[in-house]
Amino acid sequence: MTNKDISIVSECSLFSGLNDSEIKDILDLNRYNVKSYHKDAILRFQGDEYTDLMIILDGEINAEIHNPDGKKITIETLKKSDAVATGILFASDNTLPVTVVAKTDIRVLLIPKKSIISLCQKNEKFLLNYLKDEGNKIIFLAEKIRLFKFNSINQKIACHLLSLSKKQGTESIRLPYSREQLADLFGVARPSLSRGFSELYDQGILKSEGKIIHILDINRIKEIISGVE
Amino acid sequence: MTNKDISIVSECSLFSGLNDSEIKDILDLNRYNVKSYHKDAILRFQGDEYTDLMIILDGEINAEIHNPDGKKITIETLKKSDAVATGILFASDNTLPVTVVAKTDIRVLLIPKKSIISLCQKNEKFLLNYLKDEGNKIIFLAEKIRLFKFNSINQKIACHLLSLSKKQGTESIRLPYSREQLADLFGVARPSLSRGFSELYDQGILKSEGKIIHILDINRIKEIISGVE
DNA sequence: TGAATTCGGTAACATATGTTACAATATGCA
DNA sequence: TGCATATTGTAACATATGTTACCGAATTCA
Repeated sequence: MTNKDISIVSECSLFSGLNDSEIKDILDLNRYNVKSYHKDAILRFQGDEYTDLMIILDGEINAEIHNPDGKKITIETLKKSDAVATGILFASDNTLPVTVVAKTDIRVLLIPKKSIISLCQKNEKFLLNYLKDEGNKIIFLAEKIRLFKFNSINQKIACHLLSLSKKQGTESIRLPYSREQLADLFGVARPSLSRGFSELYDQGILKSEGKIIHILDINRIKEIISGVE
Repeated sequence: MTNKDISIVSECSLFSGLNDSEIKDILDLNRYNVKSYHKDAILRFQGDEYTDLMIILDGEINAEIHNPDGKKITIETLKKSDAVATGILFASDNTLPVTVVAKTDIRVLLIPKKSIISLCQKNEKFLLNYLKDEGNKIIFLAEKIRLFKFNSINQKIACHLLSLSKKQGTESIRLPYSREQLADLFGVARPSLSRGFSELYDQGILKSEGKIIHILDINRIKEIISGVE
């Protein structure tokens, strides 16, 4: 493993608070593997056993739930330095509830479950990081359920744009996903999402300009989120 | 804490593999609290900080997600010996994503986060149990999302009855929830759930007899679940 | 036992979202 | 540059579920 890879791993939330030489020592003491996959490769199927913790060294992956008739929703997108499915490693049934797909060419680090267990015990920081990561995932999923059940498509759009607007520090937002990806992320049909955007354009709340979405009326956006008709 | 309470705690999955005297020692070494609440009391609100692990000594609670206009979905029902919201204790934002409601009169044990951390480090079994519990919760929530997005009401009914049928070892099932509770659990409106049941009665797949639901055609139930029209 | 309350079924209607198909752009590749 | 492909918007229609309101049955409680 190169020094560059070490520094990527050190960015992983599981290793936060540990310095590069500690990480190097940890990895040297434990078996690990680096694997590469091409774009669109399926790294793991829903239902596969998950025995080695996967950390992304390069590229992006999606965790998706597929149903038999070809529909899918994207649960989350993970990128460089993110750990994949931390929780599943220790569940009673260590079978993945999602399909893991490479969105780009990708390189991943694989660390056996055994090593992770001993790491948790030897290193308090790592243990707390691990527990924190799982807790965050639970909150993320609970929030996802809330969004799915209680928010209309237009509310989802409004939420998403507001949070991007905060992140990008402007009301002229560059959308990081295509409409199709966004529809998958929202768990809705693409034409329905399109209709939602159109309604917001028509009401003068948003304006589309190439790849950029301008928020023209941020108060209406906030009202939509809070459920004002 | 009485011996009876100790034996309730020992049934908690977090303490599995530990014997009563170990548990007694653990609890003696750590600060803890026992609190009682009446039926329908709200133990914690969504958004409250979660600082002490809650273990149910007696009664049942619901974890619910509420939205501003009074709708709710029940995420899960927890009972004697279950631990509540294990994941949230260690998340970056230790704020509950659900509201915790007493379904019956209830007694709970509260153990401060600090004690749980030290327990994880001192006791390998407990650590693994804790990680397992969080992992299971993640899988449970992912499954919930799948159910919410991909299954029609009738499929939800079919799934639920099939799993109860397996659990009760008979095709004449006693439903543990009222229709209203079931609707909340499925995240659908009660009349919609009623309509679903009626359709299945009309098709000769189910028969209702007082508190008992008879599965008349288990193959059709399985077909419905797998999406056959 | 009777009155009050809750629970569950039903029907008519409203509505949000999905489905399908097609046209218009935009994008990437030869 | 031009062609092929992918992406997006749009419209007409289908459908599942929500909403509201009402009624009768069951349950609880005095």
